[in-house]
Amino acid sequence: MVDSGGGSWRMPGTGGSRMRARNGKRPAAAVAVGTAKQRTMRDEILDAAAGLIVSEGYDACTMRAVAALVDMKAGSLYYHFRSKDEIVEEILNQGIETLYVCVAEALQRVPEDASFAHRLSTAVGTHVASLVGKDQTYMHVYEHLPPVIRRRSRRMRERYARLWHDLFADGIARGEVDGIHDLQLLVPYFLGGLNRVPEWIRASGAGSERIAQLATTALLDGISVRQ
Amino acid sequence: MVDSGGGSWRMPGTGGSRMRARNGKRPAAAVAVGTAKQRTMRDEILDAAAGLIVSEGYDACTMRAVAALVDMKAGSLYYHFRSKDEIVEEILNQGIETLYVCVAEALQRVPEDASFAHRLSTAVGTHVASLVGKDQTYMHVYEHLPPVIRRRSRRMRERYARLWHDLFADGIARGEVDGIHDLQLLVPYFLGGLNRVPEWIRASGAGSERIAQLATTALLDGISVRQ
DNA sequence: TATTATACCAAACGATTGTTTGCTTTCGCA
DNA sequence: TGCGAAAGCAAACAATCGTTTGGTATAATA
Repeated sequence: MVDSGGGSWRMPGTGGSRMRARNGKRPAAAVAVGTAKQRTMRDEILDAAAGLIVSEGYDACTMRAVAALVDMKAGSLYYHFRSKDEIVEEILNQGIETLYVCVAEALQRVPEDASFAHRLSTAVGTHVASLVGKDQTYMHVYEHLPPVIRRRSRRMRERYARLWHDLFADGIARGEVDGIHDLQLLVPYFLGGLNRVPEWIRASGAGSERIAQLATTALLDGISVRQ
Repeated sequence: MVDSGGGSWRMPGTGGSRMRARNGKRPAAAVAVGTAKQRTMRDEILDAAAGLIVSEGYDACTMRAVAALVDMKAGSLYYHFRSKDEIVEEILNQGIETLYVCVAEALQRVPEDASFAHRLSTAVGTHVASLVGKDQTYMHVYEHLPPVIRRRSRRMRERYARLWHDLFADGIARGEVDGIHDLQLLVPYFLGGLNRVPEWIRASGAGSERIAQLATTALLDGISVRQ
């Protein structure tokens, strides 16, 4: 597999060269394809591991605990994955990719002549919705990982941040966003805050749409009373 | 200090009943006082552990690693602390208390008739400065801890959040903040974003004051162009 | 039906974890 | 000078970690 820096994570529906267990050797679980059942089991394991990381933390996400959630023994996980690291890496890559695609496609569906406020609202709504619906998402998982592992998804995180950077830059170009703001600072400011959505929900009990609306209007108009 | 349910963590400068090692038994490290040298060593250990958690994560913060940083052996740490949990708990409580006191006192120094913008700016500046200066602060440490341990500082976190809640509520009462915003949602929104400051710094390289200023004006006025 | 790949288990591996124990060194104080 | 407390070390403890190994049913294939 040719892999120039992008990581070798699984891409749903991607058909590549078939993997075979030759000479009685163990299958190379890192390769992206396999039996239909094998693929299903892989996803179940990934879900179990992700859920465990989010609810109990990375420490508690042991191979034995993951295996128990999918009714297996720890050693059997190695039929589907090469290592624990591979599981976490796949969770990370799959999650950030999904998030990126969702927001990017949502933005592309917005008409060319739409206002910045409209575009921002769309992006925020998509981002927040993806964080609220499922229990185990990229952002949920990410914050529980030790720094060494976090760094591995740096590239894809930056790619996602660039999506937002371009959105704001476009807003400035259109004259709808105040150009005095340093985007290098504004983007992580806003995005960083947005990723704490799960916490806001626990604290306020608010729904997805209401949260998205607050974040959008607060950023656009501020909270000061206009005179 | 009256603290119902807050635990029995160490308070710098607090003189209590003297601890003695009676009958040749090990000293009860959890009690708040001791020799001057003992207190110094405790702080050194706490610093080492906190630094390790921030830079390498909770997993990497082993007793042996902490001990090595203060030129000791793992077992010797148990002369100063009852357990690893006690170390982490003390880091957490000491950190959040310091943060609370700093912001609270800064707000008290603001004149009674000052505007909300002034008060907000003060609070944000203090909060951000405390996050930027030191490497190991409460917020830095907190985000690397497993959920089980995080929950232990919930009470004090809520106490700190209430400080900000009151600040915004006061702004609304003065008619300077738009009352349509649900504070149950606005406070975690803003505070959650503010705590990612370390990330903003890594991403933008900006300084403490500039970050505080962006956060303040962005929240107050928004980023839209006024017509 | 014979064979082969699939998908798992039981059991162990060495390494590392937090913690305990008994012993030693250091040092202030009488 | 001698004594007791303070402070720390060496070595082990059971538990748990990720991982490996050899083996075994099940299902597909020829």
